[in-house]
Amino acid sequence: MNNKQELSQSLPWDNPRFRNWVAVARACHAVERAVAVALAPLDLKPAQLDVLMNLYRHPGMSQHDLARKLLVGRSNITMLLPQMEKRKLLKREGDAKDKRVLRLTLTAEGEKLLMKALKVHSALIEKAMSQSTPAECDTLGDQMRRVVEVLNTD
Amino acid sequence: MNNKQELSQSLPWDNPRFRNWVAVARACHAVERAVAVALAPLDLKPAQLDVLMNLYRHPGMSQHDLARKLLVGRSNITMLLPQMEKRKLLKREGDAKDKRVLRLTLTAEGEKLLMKALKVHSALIEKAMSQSTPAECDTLGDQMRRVVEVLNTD
DNA sequence: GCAAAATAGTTCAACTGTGAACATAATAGT
DNA sequence: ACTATTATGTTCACAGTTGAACTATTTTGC
Repeated sequence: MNNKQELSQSLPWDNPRFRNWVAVARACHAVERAVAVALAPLDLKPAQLDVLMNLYRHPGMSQHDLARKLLVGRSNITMLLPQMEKRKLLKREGDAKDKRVLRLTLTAEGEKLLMKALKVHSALIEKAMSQSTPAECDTLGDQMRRVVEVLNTD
Repeated sequence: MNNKQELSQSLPWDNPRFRNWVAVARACHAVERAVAVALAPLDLKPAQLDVLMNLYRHPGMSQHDLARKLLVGRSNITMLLPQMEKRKLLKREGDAKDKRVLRLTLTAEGEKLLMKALKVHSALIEKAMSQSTPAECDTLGDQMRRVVEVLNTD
């Protein structure tokens, strides 16, 4: 009996789940790259767009909330926001009731830039997903949401 | 007619493709984090595992080939390999015919560590994808490969 | 043959993101 | 009321990635 062959049968490359996940990771990487390139003319980083998007949908968020939403450390937010505040894209105002927290809101200018950025970003996603039927696309989303769920149940 | 509503109809959050792609990105992020944590006991970073995997499948690769496979810059490889070479996980040997290139091969020790790491990594992917049927999983992989294709056609 | 262009790898400075340690403020337990 | 705990945001040192400039080698075009 062939040891080498037995070994390679158990290797993950032959496992459909593994191979297909690799495809997911590659696609993600490719899209992230493309987004960064597409946003460059607006002088906006993907991380900054994430901030704008979240503040648009949840005005008055605290930095801590924002960090959790974006799945990054709090210190990351601390480093990120001052530049954007200087650029007048958002405001940071101390909460009256809890003097620890800073409430974040977009300025009109921030909102305007967000709209421009969303056009670019959406067009890219639209293009990337154009090959999938709506049904496939929904199944995809459901699968991915389940992945996050199952990883959080430890 | 309501301007605000017209606006929000065109906002990407209501677009299925957009929402579902966000789920993909989140899942990717979550899996990458989980992989990093799972590999930590082996004192191996995800990027290092990628190197080991590629060298196992393509022994004798050059650093340039490896960089393209991993979708990273060449300088990244230059920074990454010396540590792994010191750790005796791989060898770098000058090509006889082309004195510019360094041929990369795993050592027995590197292969051993790879097998241990693959067990951990595969188990995680298996868990993450356990909620999908084989058919869904294959459709997923096909979609993602098409995403990469369509992004490369510019 | 030989100059010019291309290629492999390295170095370096810049930029991100991270987690630990810290300061300040709020809340809980007694 | 008052200490102990928790929570928010900041600072800082560190590690990972990148792209441009550089060296050394090979290939191309004439």
